[in-house]
Amino acid sequence: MAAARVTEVATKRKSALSPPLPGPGARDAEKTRLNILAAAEAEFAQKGLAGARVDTIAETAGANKRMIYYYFRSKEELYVAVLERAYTQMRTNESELALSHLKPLDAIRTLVEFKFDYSAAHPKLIKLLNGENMLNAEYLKQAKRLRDMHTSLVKTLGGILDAGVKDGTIRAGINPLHLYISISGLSYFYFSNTPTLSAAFGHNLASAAERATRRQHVVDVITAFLRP
Amino acid sequence: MAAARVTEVATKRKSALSPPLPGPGARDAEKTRLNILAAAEAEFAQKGLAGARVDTIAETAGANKRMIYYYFRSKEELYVAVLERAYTQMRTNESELALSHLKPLDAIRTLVEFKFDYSAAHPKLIKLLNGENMLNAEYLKQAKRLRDMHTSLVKTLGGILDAGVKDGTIRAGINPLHLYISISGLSYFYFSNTPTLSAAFGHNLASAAERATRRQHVVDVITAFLRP
Amino acid sequence: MAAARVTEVATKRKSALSPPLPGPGARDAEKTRLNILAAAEAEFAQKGLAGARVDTIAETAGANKRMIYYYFRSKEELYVAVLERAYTQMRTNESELALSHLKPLDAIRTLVEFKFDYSAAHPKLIKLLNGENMLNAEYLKQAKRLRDMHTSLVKTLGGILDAGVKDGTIRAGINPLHLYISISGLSYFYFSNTPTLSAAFGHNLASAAERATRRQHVVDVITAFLRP
Amino acid sequence: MAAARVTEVATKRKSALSPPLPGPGARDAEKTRLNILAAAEAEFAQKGLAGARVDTIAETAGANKRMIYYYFRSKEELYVAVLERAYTQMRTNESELALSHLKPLDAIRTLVEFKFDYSAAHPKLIKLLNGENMLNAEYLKQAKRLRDMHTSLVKTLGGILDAGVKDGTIRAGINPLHLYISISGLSYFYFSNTPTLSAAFGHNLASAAERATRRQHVVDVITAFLRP
DNA sequence: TATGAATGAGAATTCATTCAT
DNA sequence: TATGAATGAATTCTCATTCAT
Repeated sequence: MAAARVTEVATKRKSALSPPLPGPGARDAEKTRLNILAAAEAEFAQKGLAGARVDTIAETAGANKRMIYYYFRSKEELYVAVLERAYTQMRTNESELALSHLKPLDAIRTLVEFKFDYSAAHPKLIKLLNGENMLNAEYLKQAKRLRDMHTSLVKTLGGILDAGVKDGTIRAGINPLHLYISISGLSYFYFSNTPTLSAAFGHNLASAAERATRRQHVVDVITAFLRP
Repeated sequence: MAAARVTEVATKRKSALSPPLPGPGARDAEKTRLNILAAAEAEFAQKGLAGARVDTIAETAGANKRMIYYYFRSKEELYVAVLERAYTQMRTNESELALSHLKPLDAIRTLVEFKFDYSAAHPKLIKLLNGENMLNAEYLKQAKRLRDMHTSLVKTLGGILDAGVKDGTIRAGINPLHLYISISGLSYFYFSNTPTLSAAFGHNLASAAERATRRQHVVDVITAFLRP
Repeated sequence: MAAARVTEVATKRKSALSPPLPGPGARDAEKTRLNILAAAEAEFAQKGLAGARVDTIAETAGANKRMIYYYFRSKEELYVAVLERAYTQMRTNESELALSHLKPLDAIRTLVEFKFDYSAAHPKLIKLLNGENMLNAEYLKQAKRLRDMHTSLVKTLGGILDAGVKDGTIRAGINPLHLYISISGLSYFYFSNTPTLSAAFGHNLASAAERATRRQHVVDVITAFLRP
Repeated sequence: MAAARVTEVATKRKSALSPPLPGPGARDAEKTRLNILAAAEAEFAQKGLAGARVDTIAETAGANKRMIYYYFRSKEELYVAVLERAYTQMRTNESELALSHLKPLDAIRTLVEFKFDYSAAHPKLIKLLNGENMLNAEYLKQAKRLRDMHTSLVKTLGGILDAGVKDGTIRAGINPLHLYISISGLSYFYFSNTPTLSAAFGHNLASAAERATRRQHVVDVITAFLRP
């Protein structure tokens, strides 16, 4: 675990090249804040709340450790901020899908593909959620703003199913909540568990080819399930 | 981290031949070892590798902390041992399903139900795997014995699919690896992400009723996918 | 042990240019660093690397134990730093002798007396070297800067011998390396082994009188050896 | 620093080959004791009292750790036993030299060569003495039997010097104690400090050629010193 | 805002030694 | 005699957090 450690004292040294000196008095503050958030996201995703190191975050962010406390008060609050931001982004993207304008089957296929592509594009979110689930979502519960964003999505899905039943493209009796969970899970599990699955099967599931295969497979599974 | 340490401890375990001599209660090596393993499983599942405390494990196991190092050398090696044991148990159970004696559709339904029920019954395994995936399965890769156990299952599944295609109960063209991943994922995701999902939807997904609903839903999704 | 860790801390030390700003008494990094080094020197000299206690060093230095790791990363690297410093000091003093300006015999007598007096004045160095030799100089090898400092001294000695041979004050055929080792050893051994010798002979070899006798004896031995 | 550690538990395993089964009820006891002493000598020589590990000694000795306490009561008493044995052996050998039967110069040359050869042949003794000196010979003082063995040697040397003065082969005024120290030191220092000297000079002083050179050099230095 | 220095409460790990058999 | 299991007191090292400037 030792390998090449670098002294805390030493790593701080500014190189002669670095300081991109923000305009005098300018909004360097916000930049520092965002640097910290980004660094923290990476660190928490990789190591979880307990495993993450404040020092590492500061170093990665190119900021002084003290700044983390200045902007976020504590490691835990920084964690909540990271979580909240990542989650909000996902929900925001989801809500911008405008599914109601599409034909029922198209709407659902679009959602499935979005879920897959979003998971593929945001591996850190997956890991953050994994970590949160291990902690029984204790911190997500604190992120008040998130509560409301979701039920709406399931409601939307319910509406789409109803429309599909009406126009005969979707069979009746489908539980929208569990459909949503399945849509999420079929993509999420593939991405979240790639490491253990790859280890177990001795086969790299993360390759581009395998990923394309998976995407089609997920669409197929959901489509088959909707078939009247 | 720690290059290749070898857990030769295993060789120490009593073989089935040597009688479990120790008088009642005291100085039973194997018992101490198992107590530590069980306590560690709980601790690692709850808090992950980084968050787990060796002190807590020792206390829970009713063992002296020193014994952990005596039997497992380090926190990390204990973690690997826990992981290996949990994983092996699952695969052993899986392999005992004797799917090949069943009709194709029955076989797959049995596997789906097994996956669901096993996940329901082993929440610690789910959390351990979650933690492992966050660490990119770095430790699972060290657990050499596991490598082989898996491909066989996918092969079995392939055989079942072929048989189903032949007797007309299953449609052709299904990728057995991704079918396996879907079967796993539909159950796993529900259990692993219950905390965040429940938080997001403000709805307790862990209730018995919801669980029964989910079980049926999963069977339905897979069954629909197999339909010719 | 510890592969190749690099002590970049050194680069941190205030250059001669940066003014020693810190207010009187408090928060003076360089002072803390030096306090730790001094305390460590005493502790390592007395107890060796294995026997030395980080706690003791911190306490003696009047520093928080954490500071040792802050400045030196580990007990071992602190040990190397101590070693390097003591060794460098000796070599620096040695190189300041300006032997080449003296007549050959005077030059060598000066060196002999310097070696004796320096050993007498730096008992900690002797013990540090003793400890290092027990460890097969494993750590001294890591102190890269030292490599070059030495051959020069033997070269100088060779030059002096040649000059002495020329002007007829020194006999020919003397190996400068072994002469150097003898000059060192005659003093060093007396100081390093005083404890066991005193115990064995039941006679205090460390007294001032005995020390003066020894000094003259060493000069006589070397002088006699040089005689043509 | 970790490298390949082997569990305590594991290392104990007897190989199928090992047990040289001593005759039933035989004097295996003494052998165990000697094995422990030998293993301890190696360990204490290499690592000093503080750095030595009881576990390592037991393992090297092929004995159960408990036996060390059975035979020697504690790590410290084992250390004293080792020291005492090594020291006694040296003095015994020394006293068997029968110097008084030789001509004065021959006697002293014999002693010089003995010291050199004995040091060469017993590197562990050198390291043990180094360790003892670092501890200020605290333990050697406890080894009661040793007190007397030594003064006699210096007395013998005094006698030889007197005889040499009388027959004109040795100059007058030589202090026998310091002569003895010089004789010892010229060899001892070379062997004890080979590691640091080699590191400093970047030159392997331990080679056979270098060693032969050194031996002759030491004889020459002492001989020159005795010359009338 | 920003920074380097400092801290105290842990956390993992090690070690000599003793127990029970 | 001999052994494997167990222990408690250190010991090294880590980490989030705060101080002084």
